Amino acid sequence: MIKDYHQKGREIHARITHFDLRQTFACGQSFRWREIGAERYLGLSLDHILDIEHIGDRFVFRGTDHNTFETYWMNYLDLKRDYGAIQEAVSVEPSISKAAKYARGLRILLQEEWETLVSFLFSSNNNVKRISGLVENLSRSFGRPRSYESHTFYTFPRPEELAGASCEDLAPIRCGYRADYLVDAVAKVLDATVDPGSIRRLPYEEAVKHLRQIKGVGPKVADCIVLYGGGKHESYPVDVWVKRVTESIYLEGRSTKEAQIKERARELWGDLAGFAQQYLFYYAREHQMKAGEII
DNA sequence: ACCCAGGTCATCA
DNA sequence: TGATGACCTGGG
Repeated sequence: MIKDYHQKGREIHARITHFDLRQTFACGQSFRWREIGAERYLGLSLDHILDIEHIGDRFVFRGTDHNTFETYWMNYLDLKRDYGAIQEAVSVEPSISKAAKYARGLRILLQEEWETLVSFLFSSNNNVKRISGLVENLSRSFGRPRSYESHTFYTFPRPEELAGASCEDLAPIRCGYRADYLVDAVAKVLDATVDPGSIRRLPYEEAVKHLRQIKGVGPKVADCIVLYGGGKHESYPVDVWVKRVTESIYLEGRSTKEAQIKERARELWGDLAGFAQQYLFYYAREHQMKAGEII
């Protein structure tokens, strides 16, 4: 939670508990943050730039103004939430308790919906490093340049900026068969079949159903989009890591179906399942856990 | 050469 | 409904 928050010249200073920059930005929920120094990250969302540096017991924010910080970044970084309380609430059992402690500084971001949608379209059968590369390629090719100090960033292209782009036009992005998914997404957003902004106001199930009209948005991708772009914290995205770890710890090692895994997560954590998922995913991936292993 | 990565789709019973 | 392969691409 954010405390002792104040402006200091062009900078904003604050003390924030449960906030680790690397854990939050390199855990695979966002693919846009660049490490520009020790404990220092630079990011861009919509047209807003933010430079965050962790110095001692303080966080220093630069590249933004007070108003944008309060109205946009506070929500994006989920700074008003008490993650201490979250961690306590999800710790219903020793394994998740250990994972939550390990990922103590991981916060779930509230990212822009369209960028989240496309990023996770790119995520299918892919790895985090390459997903980041694809998002970067797309932004360089179709976004607008923004500079900050010596760094140049490219905005994530709006649907309008991708209008008319064919799979061949997208070939330089190197996203393979996912280009077809992106073309479909652009078309459906532009003709208003899909409204990415609707996922914040719709209830979880309806938001998922809405997004799944787009080719390439299956159950896992939809769950990620509504969790990271829609603030639906009851979502429990089931990827290879979460499937493995949930089965070995909470389903007696049995191999089960995705629906069963989600149901178990709902029983254990209810509306906080998304936080638990993130702690488990982060722990399992960092430790390269194998099937049957217990935290 | 083979396997894997924050899965999804088409096809077939 | 439920199971089975194929799938762009780049790194190990």
